[in-house]
Amino acid sequence: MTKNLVIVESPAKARTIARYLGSEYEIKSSFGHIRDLPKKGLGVDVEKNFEPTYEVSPDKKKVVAELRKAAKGSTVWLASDEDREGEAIAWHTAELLGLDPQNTKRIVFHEITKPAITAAVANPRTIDMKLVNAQQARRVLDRLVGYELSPVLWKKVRTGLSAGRVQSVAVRLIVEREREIRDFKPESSYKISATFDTGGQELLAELEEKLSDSAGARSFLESIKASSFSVKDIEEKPGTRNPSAPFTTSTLQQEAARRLGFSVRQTMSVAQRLYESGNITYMRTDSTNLSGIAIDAAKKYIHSTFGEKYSQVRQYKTKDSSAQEAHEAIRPTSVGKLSAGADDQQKKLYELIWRRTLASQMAPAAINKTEVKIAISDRKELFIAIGEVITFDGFLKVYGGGKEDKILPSVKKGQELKLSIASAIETFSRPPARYSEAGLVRKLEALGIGRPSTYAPTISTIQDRGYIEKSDVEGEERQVKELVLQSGKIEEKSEMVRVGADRNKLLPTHLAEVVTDFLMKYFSQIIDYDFTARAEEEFDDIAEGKIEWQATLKNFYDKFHPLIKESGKATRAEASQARTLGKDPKTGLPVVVRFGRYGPVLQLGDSEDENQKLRFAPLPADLRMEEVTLEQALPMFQLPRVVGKTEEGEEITADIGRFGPYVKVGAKFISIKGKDPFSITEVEARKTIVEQAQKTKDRVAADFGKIKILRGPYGPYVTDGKKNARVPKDTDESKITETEAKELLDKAPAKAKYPRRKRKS
DNA sequence: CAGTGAGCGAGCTTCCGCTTGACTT
Repeated sequence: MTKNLVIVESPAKARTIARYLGSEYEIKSSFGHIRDLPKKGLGVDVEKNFEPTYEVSPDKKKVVAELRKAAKGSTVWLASDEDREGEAIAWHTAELLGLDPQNTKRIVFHEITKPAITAAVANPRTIDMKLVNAQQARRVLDRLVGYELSPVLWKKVRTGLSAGRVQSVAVRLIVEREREIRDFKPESSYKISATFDTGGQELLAELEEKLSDSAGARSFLESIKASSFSVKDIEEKPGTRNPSAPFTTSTLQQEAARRLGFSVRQTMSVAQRLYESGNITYMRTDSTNLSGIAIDAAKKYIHSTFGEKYSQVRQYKTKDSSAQEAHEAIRPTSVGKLSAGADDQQKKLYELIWRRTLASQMAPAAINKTEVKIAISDRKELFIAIGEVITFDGFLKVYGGGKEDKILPSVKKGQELKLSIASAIETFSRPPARYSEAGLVRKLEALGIGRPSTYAPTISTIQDRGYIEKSDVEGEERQVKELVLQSGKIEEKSEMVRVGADRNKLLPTHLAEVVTDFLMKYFSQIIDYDFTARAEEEFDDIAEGKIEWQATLKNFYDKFHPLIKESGKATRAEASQARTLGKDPKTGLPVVVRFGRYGPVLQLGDSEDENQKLRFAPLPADLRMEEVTLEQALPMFQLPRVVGKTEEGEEITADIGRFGPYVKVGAKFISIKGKDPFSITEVEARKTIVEQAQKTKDRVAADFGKIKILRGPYGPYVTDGKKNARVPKDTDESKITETEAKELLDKAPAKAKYPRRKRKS
């Protein structure tokens, strides 16, 4: 009997398929791509028709060796995914195994079900070189862009930086959004609400239109003091709501962030474990399609659990035309399994996937919207009260949005209403929202930029490179006016409200702004939002055999490469956005602000003059490079400032460093956050120094020489200067002996099980 | 995670997309 070797991309997939194919089939996995351009060097001969040099990826040497061994004397079936990348994987595999691409069996299936696999094996084709070439074009284009663009940044901005078709657009989106928010001028208007008494029950209504200023709001309230109110009209509007499509990678990331508070990376790693344990289908997909088997199973489950009227079979079409549909939507492998997962996070994510999948096959919810229009006796404006009641829950039974019914008290047309209270509250128009991780993924997907397998890594990359930071924004206090009409009197109140506060959002660094501005100036075509979409069209044409892949690359490169040359003419001063603020009146030297190696920096002196010793000072954290003035910059060069002496006669100086203002005595730095290094007095400084000394002393619970027991912000711990070990909760840290301390240190797990991702400062 | 404080002249960096595995600072 002939031996058969089937090669798929994922080992979990291999295991599943093994169940459906007989024992005469051996299934192995390639673990994704096995061959690529070299990491070092361009790996593309631009002079010789863009000939790529491929080599086995270092971490795939073992895999390739195993595949070679298994392929000996076997019929090989290449079963990588049915998309551009999968076709390329099949081709690279054939090449490495010495198989003839024209003659090797290539099979595909986009759902892992027995009928799909049996059908695939019965209908093998050969490798589609046109599709492979579309992948090569994609790969080489990305390499050319990334590896020619990045070095320009090393020269002009900072070494080690990176740029690319995907990441640079992601950064640009965040930079531009932040600038929109910064430039946003909020407009104030007044929302008028009124509460009516319907005889026991309250009816809450709002004036149809907002009023533009407080004078208008006041005169409106004045004018209705003596008015009478009546129900003019009651309108019932029945409506329906449909469930969302089953999850793709991007929608799963969004919902897991919204409902479970997961980060994009966390969602992917939890989903990966659910996939490996066989509980869900593949988690990196852009398809909303469900297999026929899954739809049937959901239908049966819904019929028997909720009844037939809750069922509605739906086939979802993925709307994005760039979707490659190699997989199904993300769904439970078995709808009958209500709960799965090895830990709490897995259980929660599984449940979310289960609910979404089931809901997608359920009936729409029916909603009854009621609108009550209330007339004012002597004015033509109307108050409107809106109620919303779910009359049939449908899919909401399993995938609700947490919206509660708003039930209006029953009123009749023409009924008189008594006004209990009316108010005018100042509201402000809001700037566009900052991107969250999942929000950025959604935007990238909408632009067709990036793929399901790269969304999470892209977000990490732009943070690792120091372009983007995930953080909170404090917002600002704003005075908000409110006018209240009650018992015939108008009272004015005002309240401080915090606006613009934001949690866990993506913010651009100064570096991101400098790099984006530079790229926009010299490479606007590349970081254009449509660049990828246009490139995709060309890749499609290659896949359809309309154009030749290397000609496409030549066409691109002939336009792109001159831009690299052109950008070489940019001076460092231009790239770093150097700006002369004026002259220092004392020395006559120019004062310059620019983006330096470590961030924004103020400089005293001329960079061109080699004999001059330049002086540097940090740009105060609350100022922006483009708005700092000479007056704000000059004092910074007065630092470090001699404050005085300690009682022991040591000199105290004050300065501003990376982490804010500090005073320094000898080699000791003491933070003075909240105080001003320009004006802090000797007395204050001495006090802070003494307090700090006491604090450090208090931190020490025991001192055995090299080993110490300290009280940190997270509780007491033992340290030998290198390794730390937590003191058990029920132990009194001041009673630990040296031997016990040593034991704790020995027992403690080695530092950081997983290496921290490196961060450029 | 456990308290940080550099300063513009050196040894190399980088892309996107496919997949999972994991000892060292």
